[in-house]
Amino acid sequence: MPKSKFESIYKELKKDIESEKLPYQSLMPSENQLIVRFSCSRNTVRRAISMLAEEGYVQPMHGRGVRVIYTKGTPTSFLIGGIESFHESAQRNAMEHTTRLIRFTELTADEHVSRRTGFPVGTELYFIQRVRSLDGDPCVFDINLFDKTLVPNLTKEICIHSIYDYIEQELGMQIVMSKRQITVERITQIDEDNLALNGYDCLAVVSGQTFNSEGVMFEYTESRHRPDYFCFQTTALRHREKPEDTSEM
Amino acid sequence: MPKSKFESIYKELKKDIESEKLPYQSLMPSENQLIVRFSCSRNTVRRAISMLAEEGYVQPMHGRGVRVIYTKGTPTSFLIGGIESFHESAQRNAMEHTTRLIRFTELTADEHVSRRTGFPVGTELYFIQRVRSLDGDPCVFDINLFDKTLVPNLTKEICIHSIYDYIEQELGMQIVMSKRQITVERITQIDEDNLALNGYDCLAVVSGQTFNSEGVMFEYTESRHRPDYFCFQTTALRHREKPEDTSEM
DNA sequence: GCCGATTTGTCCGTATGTATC
DNA sequence: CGATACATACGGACAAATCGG
Repeated sequence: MPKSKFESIYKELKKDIESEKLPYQSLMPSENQLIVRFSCSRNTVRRAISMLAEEGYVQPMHGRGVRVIYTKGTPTSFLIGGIESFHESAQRNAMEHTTRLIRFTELTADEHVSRRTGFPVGTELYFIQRVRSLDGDPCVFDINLFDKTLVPNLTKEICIHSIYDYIEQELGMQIVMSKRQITVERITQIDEDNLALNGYDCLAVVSGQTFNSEGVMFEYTESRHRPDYFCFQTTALRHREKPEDTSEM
Repeated sequence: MPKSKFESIYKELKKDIESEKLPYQSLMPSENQLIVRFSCSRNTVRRAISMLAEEGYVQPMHGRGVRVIYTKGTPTSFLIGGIESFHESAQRNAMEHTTRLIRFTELTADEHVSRRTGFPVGTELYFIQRVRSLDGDPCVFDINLFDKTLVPNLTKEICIHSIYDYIEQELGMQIVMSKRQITVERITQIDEDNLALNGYDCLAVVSGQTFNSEGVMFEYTESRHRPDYFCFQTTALRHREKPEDTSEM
């Protein structure tokens, strides 16, 4: 169960929207109505609504109401997003998944590794390469670098199962925030050796850093996806920035 | 100037972080200190902080403080993100940009177009194809579909300049929310004819819908980027969902 | 281990402003 | 103009986590 009130309100409204009890383009009940329905304060319903707005479920209109803009997606390809383990993504997409460990070594960050990953020079790391298969098809090449002092005692068995499970359940560390960037890169020899590329000469690459609840970076990761299994979804609000003074007319 | 208090606080703190007056891994001043500094209520500073947290600038730690986790990026390639026009992206990356209009026609949404774009069947649309060049190098192929009744009187001149400027400044319509998805697709003949592909056989494709301040979709867009000019950045918070009851141990 | 001080997290009630109808 | 609805802001209360003595 959700611990907090705003979260349970958020989830209930979200369910109403996804089930189309509140259909696309309709207006949500007003804040005052929601206050009565959930018997809570205005701040609390507003918090729930703003979470829905950030996710692209609704759009508040000043003085008019809150419009539902959620539409059911069409997940034809493998949907990744957020901070998810491969396990979680695979389960969400209801696909069978296996993992093959290619490399499991240790490494000390030098200047080059540091610039690329963000780990300070000298950090002791685990260096892991894995191939992920979906329904028997090897289509993701995963590279992980973990800070050895923050994620100690990794084993090959853990790497084959789920490292995130180990971190969260065994070590009790909380994974909170990730910064990711998405690029498209030409395949390398090691991609070609390990993945079924189906003639693609590029891969979708999601790379970035992961932080724990203390705001300390403990992982650098790079996932190289075969294009046909890759789809990343996102929503964005436009913050109209006044362009200061660029002397351009 | 920012109209709202929380926004000016947000901007000032953001500036402190970007200028490294508040360096990576340091602790922000406590909420009570910020209340004094900005002479405002606690809710207001908390709102500013939570905005910074969403953007991956800081990470609040219960009972301990708020840690700065911002690091200067290394934008080697063309950075896109959010709801931006090509103009805005190009200016942010300080690159020269030109636009060539390939196609400018009208269209009525049939079943196929509707399923693909989300416009209702029968909607009258403008159909625009443009090639964008950066520093003289044609590297983005843009497809736009606009609802003719919401974005009326488009001309070729506007398409070559900036449609978003026209919408916001001339029509006075506010662009608020966009839903985007990022995929990687094989090149088509029309890509090959119009872009300098440099041997790539795939493109990074950003497609999605754009909504105005009334929560009405007025645009479907598809931007096909040559891989070496494409980089998308994002941050994500992990919401630990209790996995209900998957009978998995 | 306990206790108090500090700090962030949740929630409430209220007042005022602004946009819409 | 008044009623409704969202936006901003304030102040207060209590809870939960952390830290130092």
